[in-house]
Amino acid sequence: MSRVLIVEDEPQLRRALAINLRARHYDVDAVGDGASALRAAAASPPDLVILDLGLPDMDGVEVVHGLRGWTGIPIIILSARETQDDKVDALDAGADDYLTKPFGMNELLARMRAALRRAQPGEDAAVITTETFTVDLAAKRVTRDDKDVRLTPTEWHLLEVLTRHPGKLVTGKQLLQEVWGPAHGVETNYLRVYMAQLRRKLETEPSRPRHLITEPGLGYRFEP
Amino acid sequence: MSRVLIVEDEPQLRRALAINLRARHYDVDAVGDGASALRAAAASPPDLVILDLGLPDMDGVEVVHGLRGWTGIPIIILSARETQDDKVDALDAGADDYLTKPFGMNELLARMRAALRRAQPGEDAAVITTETFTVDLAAKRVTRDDKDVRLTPTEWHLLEVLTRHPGKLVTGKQLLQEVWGPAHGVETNYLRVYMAQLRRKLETEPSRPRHLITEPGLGYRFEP
DNA sequence: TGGTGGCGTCAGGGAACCGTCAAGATGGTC
DNA sequence: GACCATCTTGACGGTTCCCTGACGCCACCA
Repeated sequence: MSRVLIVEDEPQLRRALAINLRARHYDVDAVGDGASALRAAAASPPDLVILDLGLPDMDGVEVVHGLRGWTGIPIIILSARETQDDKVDALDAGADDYLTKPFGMNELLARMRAALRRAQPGEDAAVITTETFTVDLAAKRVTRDDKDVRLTPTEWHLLEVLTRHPGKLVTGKQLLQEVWGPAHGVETNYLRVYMAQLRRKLETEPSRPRHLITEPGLGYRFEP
Repeated sequence: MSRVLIVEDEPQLRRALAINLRARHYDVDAVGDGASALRAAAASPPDLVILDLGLPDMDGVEVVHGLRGWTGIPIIILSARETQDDKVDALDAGADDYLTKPFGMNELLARMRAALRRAQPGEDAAVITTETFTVDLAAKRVTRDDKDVRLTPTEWHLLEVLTRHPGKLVTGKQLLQEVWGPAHGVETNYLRVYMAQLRRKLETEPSRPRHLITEPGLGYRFEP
């Protein structure tokens, strides 16, 4: 998921934000002043910055300038100041959005999604590669030896669920409910049939699979 | 300077906005309902859309969907509704920013600058070429063997959505909703009919398409 | 040695999906 | 009002896909 850098001097709010975002599966870094923020961003650039304007060591607008000198990463401002001039200054400095405190968590999350969505195009992290085939989750396409592999809807759906948890074990029940609906959970027949078809289409040696691995008694696992 | 489309049903506010923006040297179009907005945007795409959510003919979120079907133009929402859910819905539909009325003119201008600044580098080539035909998304023109191909509005819209996602799979539901409106989603008849017409006009071998490919059970894909 | 349970494989019937055609319905133009 | 292009709707075969049951294999255990 996306990496977020939180810059907020008040420890309580910083903590609350970090917990909330981690619960949404964001990868979170949090710092308490402007200098640390610039250092952290330079050391390993995040995908998005959430920045409080009221920092102890320097003005938030300066932080924006510091970041904009070398990167276009989305910046969302949090601030208690709600005059138009404050907003105009921060936005014209290069910030992408501006929320005044107190703000709603859902609104912040939605604005984060909007900012990340804009920054996205071109950056396809949704391609998973193995030695014999590649899966493009965004384009819903599977290639093997540079040739498209034709998958039926059910085959694709099954492969999608497995590749979304690379390396992890997925139980049979989980797979059945995800692909065939919440009502299903015991018809392990389906799984056996479609697993076999997937292996026949994707594995070099279907009888000895290297990427679509069965864990006897537990479920299946996709090994990149 | 930049072209702005204002979508606002209240004549007084619409007029005030237009005057203010023209004074800032923006090139302004203004309409009063959702249908006109979609038509105007399609006829000559602006660089930015300012959209009131409370329109007489359709919900503002539907307008966002309609635009997002074929363009990434920045959209700034104006609305009297200030609950979090309204903001979340609009932003997740694809809007870029959300201001609640009453708003300050300077803030709107700053947010417009921020949106336009972001949109600048993403100006990608709007001409897509295959071995047998060429699609010019900006000029709304399709040529084959250096001769124009005549498409009906619906045919064009369908082709447009497909070519905006080259190589990607687009589900039938997605296509129906983006071409026929959010209310549709099951009438796969339409798709079959118009796909056949497009293939007849564009493919060298309509019965064996090479660029407008159907993925059984999933949807369609445009292959450059 | 025989039994048991989990897994892989195969093939066929029925259902869903797709391409195609042609005939109404709609809306704009002269 | 007539005409034309376009959009909708229905129906039909052909193809693809999904489900299902049966069988064989293997590991494990009594």
